[in-house]
Amino acid sequence: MQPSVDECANEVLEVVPLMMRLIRSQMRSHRTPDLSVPQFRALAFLERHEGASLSDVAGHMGLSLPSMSKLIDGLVTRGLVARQTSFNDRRCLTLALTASGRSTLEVARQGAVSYLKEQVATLSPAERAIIVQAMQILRRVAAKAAGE
Amino acid sequence: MQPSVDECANEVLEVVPLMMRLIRSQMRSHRTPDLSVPQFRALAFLERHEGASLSDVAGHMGLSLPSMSKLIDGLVTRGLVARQTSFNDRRCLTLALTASGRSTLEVARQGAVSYLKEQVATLSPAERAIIVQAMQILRRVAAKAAGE
DNA sequence: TATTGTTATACTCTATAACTATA
DNA sequence: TATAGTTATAGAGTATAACAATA
Repeated sequence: MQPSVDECANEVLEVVPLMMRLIRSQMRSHRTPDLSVPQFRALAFLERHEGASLSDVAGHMGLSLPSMSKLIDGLVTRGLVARQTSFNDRRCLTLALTASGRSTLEVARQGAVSYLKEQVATLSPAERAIIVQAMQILRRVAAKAAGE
Repeated sequence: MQPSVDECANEVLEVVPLMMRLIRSQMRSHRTPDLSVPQFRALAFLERHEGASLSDVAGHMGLSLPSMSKLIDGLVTRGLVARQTSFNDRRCLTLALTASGRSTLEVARQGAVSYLKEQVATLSPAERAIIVQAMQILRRVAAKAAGE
């Protein structure tokens, strides 16, 4: 099969929002800590980048600084993120997960993944292989587009 | 390659939000009419289901009635959707695209698709084939999950 | 002067609860 | 009484513009 560029783009445009809705509704369900997708992603980034600044997180997520500031503010209020002024450069923030943030992230990740796993488990190994390959290709596409 | 259920679910959980962000930022850009993704989807649904009721649209998109009511309200205000009381059952609405809504949808669709096409055009035919197959599989997954 | 964040303001998206109008 | 929508209220996500603090 040799799908056209058009067909491929159309498929992505239809299916990605569908999947996003699925993931979002799961994140909001009572099976997991109540985290929005952006909150979840911010926590995951901070797990991998201890001590990142606000700009670091905003840059990674492609959000404006005010949006990021507000998002982090909510996580700080909930005790999931520690926010300190940097010693080197007092304009910058030093952000890190708290112990509570770390465990909340872990529970949310397990919950969200386990839900997707239920769905994915009904597929054949060959179908899963196709999905993984497609995700890797799309990850490259998104990374390239974000850098432009 | 035989990816595990875990790996597959994790990939989806990471990549879908990335792609969603890409699509959303494009929708909001000045290259297309300024439509949010839900607004775009509602217009697309009404194009295929002329005369649908509010509940029809809400059901299809998985939104609550108040959310849908407000979303449609915005589209009516912008002159993209016509909202009338049904003659048969005066509790129901009869929704339809206006001429302006129809053309706005078309322009937005072309804009969003053309942007994705630029990205997708850099891929090989084999890569596009993988993506199309994966989207078809995920569409089934989403449809099944939505019906539960 | 340039950079990092925050505040102010204003949308949209989303939900639940309470309400109105119709059947 | 049950159904279709709307209004009220609330919180998150997002942006731009204006500001404060620091370098």
